[in-house]
Amino acid sequence: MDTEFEDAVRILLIQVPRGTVTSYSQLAKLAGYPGYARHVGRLLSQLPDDSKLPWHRVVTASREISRRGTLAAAIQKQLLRAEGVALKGDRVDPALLWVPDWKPSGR
DNA sequence: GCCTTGACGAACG
DNA sequence: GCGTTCGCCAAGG
Repeated sequence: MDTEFEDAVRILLIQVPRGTVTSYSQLAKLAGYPGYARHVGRLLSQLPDDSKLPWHRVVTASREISRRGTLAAAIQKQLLRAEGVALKGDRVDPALLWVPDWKPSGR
């Protein structure tokens, strides 16, 4: 609530269903701040432990686990796998990406 | 006020 | 597919 940005990202993150993942840039864009991918990462890094936000469902644009700051990388993989997310090494299955407003009849 | 770092991304070669 | 470079904005030193 300090800023609209972190509030928007927070809400979006909560809307991410279990078993799916999203990317920093995607969250930033959906939050209304395209190009703020780094801000998302910074925000998550400052998230308190009592935050019920599924930060572990956030991966890079390459669907890889965070490389910078190896602090939570191992935990993230563990949590994702616990949710049924298929991990290909340090990469997440592209089919498990969270798509807001997914149109199965489209494309 | 300037420089470096940071849970990043996209473009190039 | 991989390594490098530039761009992005913000916080910390």
